[in-house]
Amino acid sequence: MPKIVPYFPNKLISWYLQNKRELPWRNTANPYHIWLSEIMLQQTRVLQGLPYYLKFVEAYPKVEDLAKAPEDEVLKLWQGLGYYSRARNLHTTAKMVSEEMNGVFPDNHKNLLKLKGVGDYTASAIASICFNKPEAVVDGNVYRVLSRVFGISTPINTSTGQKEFKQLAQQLIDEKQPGTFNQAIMEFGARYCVPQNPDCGNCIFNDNCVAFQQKKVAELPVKIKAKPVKKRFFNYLVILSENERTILQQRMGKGIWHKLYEFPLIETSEEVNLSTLKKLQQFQDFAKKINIETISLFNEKPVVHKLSHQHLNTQFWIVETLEDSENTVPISEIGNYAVPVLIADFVSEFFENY
DNA sequence: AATTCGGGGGT
DNA sequence: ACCCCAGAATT
Repeated sequence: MPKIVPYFPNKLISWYLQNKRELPWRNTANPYHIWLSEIMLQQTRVLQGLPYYLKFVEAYPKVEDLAKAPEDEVLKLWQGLGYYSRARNLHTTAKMVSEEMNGVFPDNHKNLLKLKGVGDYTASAIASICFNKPEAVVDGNVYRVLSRVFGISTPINTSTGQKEFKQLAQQLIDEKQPGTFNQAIMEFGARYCVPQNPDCGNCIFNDNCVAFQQKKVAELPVKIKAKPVKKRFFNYLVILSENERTILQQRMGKGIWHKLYEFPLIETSEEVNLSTLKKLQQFQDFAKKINIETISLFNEKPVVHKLSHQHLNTQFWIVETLEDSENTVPISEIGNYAVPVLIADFVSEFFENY
């Protein structure tokens, strides 16, 4: 184990109190608010999550309000934040706390872990911030700070690495102010011990930082490379009926965007032209139900929507029809549905002057 | 233990 | 292009 610096927590907290950002979930110990913020900030930058937090607190002042909301409404408010299972689990947990726990969140790590969408990190965050329990959090910031200060080169995305860093964080935590310590080390990682080009020359820890002493700051933390991203090819059929209606479908299977809405989709193994598209069985099945008047490609070059693990090469096919088929919605009401950013961007571009 | 879940921002 | 972000659930 690395040599523990006894004053590390005090120095860290001192830095935090002078440099912390004022955020709406700071200076509160309301478990509902802390839980909400922690779910939203999973794998998400503070500045990206902040407007969503404000929207949710206004729309759902109490956990009971969130519990009573329809799932589609919650997903719509979450639209654009990504990782939509968080929104579905958020809603599930709100209902559980509201209906089965008398609206009271669990006050310890073990029981917090039982909540959907709450893992080791979030359970520790809530337990420490709301209930003053000495549970150390380990997030991306903590990995970076500890790997550098203590010179630990164990890969952070392995189970042994996760155990090692968790144990170290647990040794370091200030048991008298665990919530403040946890927020301090994360804030320090987010604002000072940043991934690239940190200002080590002026760092409060540079006398003791192993990475700085050994000039290995840029090498830490160590992370095993991810696999290359997959390319997928999406063809959306954008129906336009004479009375200004279109077809939206809810994604129901596994995979990305579960329970969000989109236009009828035909996925292919490569980019297709109109003549190839028309030969596909999926297209012909679709054409049996819809009386297609005209069809044309909206975007000459595919829109490449980049997710962390796949690139979606997307073509939008404009399909004009005369009469309505089943399940159409007014074009003016598309904005009421939770859709992926890929769809939202197309809608705002295409229908802006429609 | 490895994979899969978004989207935005920085370099 | 590649990396990272106040991770969790599923395979």
